[in-house]
Amino acid sequence: MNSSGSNAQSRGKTTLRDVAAAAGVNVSTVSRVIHNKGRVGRETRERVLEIARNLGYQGNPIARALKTAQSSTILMVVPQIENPIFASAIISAENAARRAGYALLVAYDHAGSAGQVIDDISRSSLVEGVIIASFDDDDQLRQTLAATDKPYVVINRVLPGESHCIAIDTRQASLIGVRHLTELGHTRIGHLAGRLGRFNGEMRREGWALALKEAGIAPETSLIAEAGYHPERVPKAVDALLCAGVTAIHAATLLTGVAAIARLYALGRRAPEDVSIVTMHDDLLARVVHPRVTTVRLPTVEMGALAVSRLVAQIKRRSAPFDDAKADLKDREYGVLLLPPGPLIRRGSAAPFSSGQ
Amino acid sequence: MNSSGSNAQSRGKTTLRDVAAAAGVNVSTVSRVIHNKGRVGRETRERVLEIARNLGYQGNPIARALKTAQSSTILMVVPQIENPIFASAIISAENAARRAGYALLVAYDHAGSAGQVIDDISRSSLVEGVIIASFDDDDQLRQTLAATDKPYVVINRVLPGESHCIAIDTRQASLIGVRHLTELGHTRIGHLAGRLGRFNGEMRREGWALALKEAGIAPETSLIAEAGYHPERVPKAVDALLCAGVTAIHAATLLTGVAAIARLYALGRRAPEDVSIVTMHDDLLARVVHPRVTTVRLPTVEMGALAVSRLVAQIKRRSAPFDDAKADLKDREYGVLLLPPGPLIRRGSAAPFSSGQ
DNA sequence: TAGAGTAGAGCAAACGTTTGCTCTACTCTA
DNA sequence: TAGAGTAGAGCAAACGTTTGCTCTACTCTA
Repeated sequence: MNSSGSNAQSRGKTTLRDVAAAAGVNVSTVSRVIHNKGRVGRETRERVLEIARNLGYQGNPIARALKTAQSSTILMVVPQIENPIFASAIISAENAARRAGYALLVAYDHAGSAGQVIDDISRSSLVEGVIIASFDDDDQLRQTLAATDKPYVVINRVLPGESHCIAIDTRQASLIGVRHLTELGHTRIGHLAGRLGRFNGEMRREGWALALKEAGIAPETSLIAEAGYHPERVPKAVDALLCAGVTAIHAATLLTGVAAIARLYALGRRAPEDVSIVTMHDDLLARVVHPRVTTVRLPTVEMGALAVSRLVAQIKRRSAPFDDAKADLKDREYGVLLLPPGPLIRRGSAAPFSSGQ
Repeated sequence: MNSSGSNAQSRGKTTLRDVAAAAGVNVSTVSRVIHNKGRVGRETRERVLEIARNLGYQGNPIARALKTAQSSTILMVVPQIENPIFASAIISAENAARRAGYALLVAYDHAGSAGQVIDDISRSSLVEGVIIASFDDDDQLRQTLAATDKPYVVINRVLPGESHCIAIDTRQASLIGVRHLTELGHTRIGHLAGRLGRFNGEMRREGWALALKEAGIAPETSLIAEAGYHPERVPKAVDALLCAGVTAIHAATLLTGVAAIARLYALGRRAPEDVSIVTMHDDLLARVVHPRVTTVRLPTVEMGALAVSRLVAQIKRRSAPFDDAKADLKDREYGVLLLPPGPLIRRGSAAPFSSGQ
């Protein structure tokens, strides 16, 4: 009478029915025991629990998902780009998701093709919500968003008019970095820009200009050279800045900052002796090169975790349509969130201005 | 009569029943049309197809999974380590999985806790198979593997006695890299080792020793310094090698190779003028530093893709128990696969030995 | 032309849960 | 002690599919 698992063996898994049979109760009772729902006697509860344990019952998330329409799975769409920011965001999102009882599906949005993303999102109705970390331009992204009826959170950028966004205040990060340079006495500070005209590129440029103005320096356009996010474009951009007579360079990303240092060395110049470099985002990369990179910490881990918690809040609220007691939830899930960066991490790539430069 | 979607609206999704009703056929017919199964008339097929399209029918993977016991989802477990090898393996695995009709779930195995991994694997019976990219030691990994009844593939290492492994022949990669150094005239070539005693560390060390012997040089142990995979340990290891009088260093990983270059510069020496550096794996990182790193390409993308295809083959074969016609499948899915590395990518970090060194 | 064969479709059960409802047997209160 | 209330459990439908089986109405062949 003990091992009534014959039925379960057909698929190799212990089922609710198996433990119900073994415990001599109805499956509904077992279900209630497992999920602590409804009233069930103490004695029954304990017996069921023990039998479930003995039989190794694990539940079938698929069946549960079908019944409850909750798959406990979220999707994260990431550009197929070797950007360390995304790596850490994925890791932290996965951690946060798992803690919240969700599994994380990843999809790489190669070539920024929003169409593919839409497909991914809608094809899998097994996904309850989506985190989008995309470099797409506004129109593509808006279109993608409009095509999904699922909760979503956009990270790493702010889309005007869209409230489910979590980004890092990179304007502030630029400000902190460039301010460090002005405080070191530099007055000719170049900006190795990201993609100008796009959110992240503009934020960084603005921060640079702000810090300069703060120090009474005019942010001349000759001090800006765009390299986007491709290290290949860095050498030319750095050369242009050197032509403009900079003694310090503020790089929009860690990767281009490192590439800028490399360009300096390739030219026979050195950082920070000849040119100081400051950038943003901290990562193994910043500590593995010479000189180690002075940078502003970016809360990428926090961004990933917050994206999950906001998404989960949306999902939960959707399934519990209206509940006054939870009205304050609204505050936590709505509104653009701009995470403050910092602090500045002083390492070897930035030094005081010296008249010899 | 057109929009009979009222039933579907309850959950917001068009269902098989909806299109069946709209087409005036049985749901089973619609199902067969969608999946090209069974015999259905041309006219009926076309009508159903059009209605399905108009109604935006997308199918419910959850219901399908429940019925067929196939979730079309695979899990990839990756160590929570900022190693560029894993990033590219994940990306290519995701691509391959999507092409094969599978979604990829990722889980980060922080601190190499195999127990956590086991949990992840078994808790979600919604996963059909697992790709494990782990740094765990043999015993932990074996235990993890024994605890799952799902198909799996281990990547990035070979576990003795375990046939579902895909790894890169890093011994060969070491051989290629070190041979390059001997051909450049170097005779005192240090090995900046990974974790000795573990699969990947030993493979690399063996390759280094092999290349040395090939050139008639004795692989003295004083020429080996272990840094593991932590750049923090590199400076001390590099110093030891310099003490041993090396003119070239073969680094076990790209990251430690880059860190070695940085250490050289920190000491006022230069690569390749004072010391040549060769490593393995190509990545943005290798092109973003100065000097650009001479390295041996590692087929990480291929490894990710092959892991998926082998895993899918296993899954397919499991659901179709025995089929003579597919006996050859066996060849493709069994046996340790050791992927050949290469080619050598000559960049700036290795130069001919000069008597001045 | 009768009988066999087959193409095309429907019926209904099943996958493993969850949950509203009902039923039974108590335990109270008046 | 009778009636109301409630704790504890079971019943059964449903989530959206898939698929073996059956049924019908043809189209052949002999």
